[in-house]
Amino acid sequence: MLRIHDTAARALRDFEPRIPGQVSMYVCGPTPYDVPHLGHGRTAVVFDVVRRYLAWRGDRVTFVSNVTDIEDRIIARAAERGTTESDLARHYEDVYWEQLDRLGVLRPDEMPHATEFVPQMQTLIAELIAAGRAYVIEGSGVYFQVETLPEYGRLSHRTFAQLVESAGARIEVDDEKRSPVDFALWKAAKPGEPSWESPWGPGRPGWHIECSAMSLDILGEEFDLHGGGDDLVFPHPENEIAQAEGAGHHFARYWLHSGMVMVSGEKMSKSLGNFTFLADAIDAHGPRAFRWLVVQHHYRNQLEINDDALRAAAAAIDGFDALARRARAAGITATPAGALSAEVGRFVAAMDDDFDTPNAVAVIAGWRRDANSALDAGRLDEAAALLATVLHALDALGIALDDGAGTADGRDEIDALVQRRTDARAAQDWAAADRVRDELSALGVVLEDTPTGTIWHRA
RNA sequence: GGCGGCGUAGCCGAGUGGCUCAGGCAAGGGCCUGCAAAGCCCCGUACGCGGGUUCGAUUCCCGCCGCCGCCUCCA
Repeated sequence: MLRIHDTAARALRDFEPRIPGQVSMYVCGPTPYDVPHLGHGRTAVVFDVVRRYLAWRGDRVTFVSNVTDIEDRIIARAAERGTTESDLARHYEDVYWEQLDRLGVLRPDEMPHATEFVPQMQTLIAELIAAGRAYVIEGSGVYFQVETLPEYGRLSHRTFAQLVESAGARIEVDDEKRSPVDFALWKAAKPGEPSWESPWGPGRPGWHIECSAMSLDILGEEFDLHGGGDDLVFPHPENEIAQAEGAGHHFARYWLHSGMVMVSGEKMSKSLGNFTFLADAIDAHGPRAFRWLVVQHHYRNQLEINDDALRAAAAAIDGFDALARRARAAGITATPAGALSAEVGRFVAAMDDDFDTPNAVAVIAGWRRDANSALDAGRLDEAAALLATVLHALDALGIALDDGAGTADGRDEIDALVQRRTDARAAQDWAAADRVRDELSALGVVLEDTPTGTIWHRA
């Protein structure tokens, strides 16, 4: 039984989807006004692993993740650049997916854009007004009246009273709002801003309404999982709940939130200026190192990411690749289908415990060692089964191994050089053999002598 | 001020009232190897501090110290 830490319950809960065997999942996606940083990458990988694992264990998963393509920052950035909001958003959405593709993050089944769901948002806003939970301020917009919803704050565990008390310190007090805690559902258009017609005048949606409207429209009432970064818990998903439940809808059943990426002990954020571009980290250490680093840590904890950490993760991945290469050299062809079910059970037990990837990874590391031992001892069937188990489990984590078979570039030339060295070694001409190895090294090729011959891979 | 999380060996990081054990990376020793690479084996007696409960606490309780996040920009 899979157990999930639910933010609303602040506890582990048995996961029972709305429809057995089918999981509906919504994750708050990006506001594409700039290139993605490490934090975006981590969150995307975390929920990609959740999605993959659910599918891997046999559930049919419908994964929806939105793109907020109209929002204050997009408007501001577009104005700065002298371009349109839609061109800017589309550009950065492309950049975002370019990087996530490299990380092996699967595309959502549906990727709704806010600008495509304005009618659904307006319907929801109208429902909220009809329910007496929202009010119009002429020339300003439509606001959600938080006080009308006693359950408000059940996700982030704070009360209306607490919020009112701490308001003012950070919230710009707007005298027109009935309470500083009330938030915008619909913002009246300012000159030059993109806008849509509405019963409340031309304007655009508030930040939170899109996710309520789109998730309900696509996944339906009471969908299973809602995910996002934990800095969003308040206010965004809190307000999503308010908007949906305030209008009488049943909203998400389980709430998952992933921890922040840290830099030198501080949260990575644009305002601190301490962010690293995701693309740079992937360029420097490879996409699998990034993913490995993420799954080595529990998704709810903060995670420090720096070059040293990525280097260590890359070294671990290299070790797995080395196993795959050795196995191939020994004539083993392992596929996930050959996995040892009893061993897989240990992996499942870890993953079922709130996606405990650190323990899952430890289990896999044990198989790696055992597979290498089996290879050393010439127990090829055992090695094949263990490697198959490794591959099967890594599948769930979205990691593939490189056994070197696909390295086609310059292959013939390298093979010829390797053969020359093999001949020299056979003649015990070590100096000549080492010269060839130096040549290959200059080409970025690393040799490994195995009982069944010499294999090589790119450095 | 309110709410929450964390402090574990050189670094990262799971976990548990006692049992040999996480795991990764790095360092050291050994085996293998012409050398190298890869691999395997061995090695580390760690749990912020002070009390308490207990036969026994890193694990439970209380207090303290330190770090971090959220409290309407944020993944």
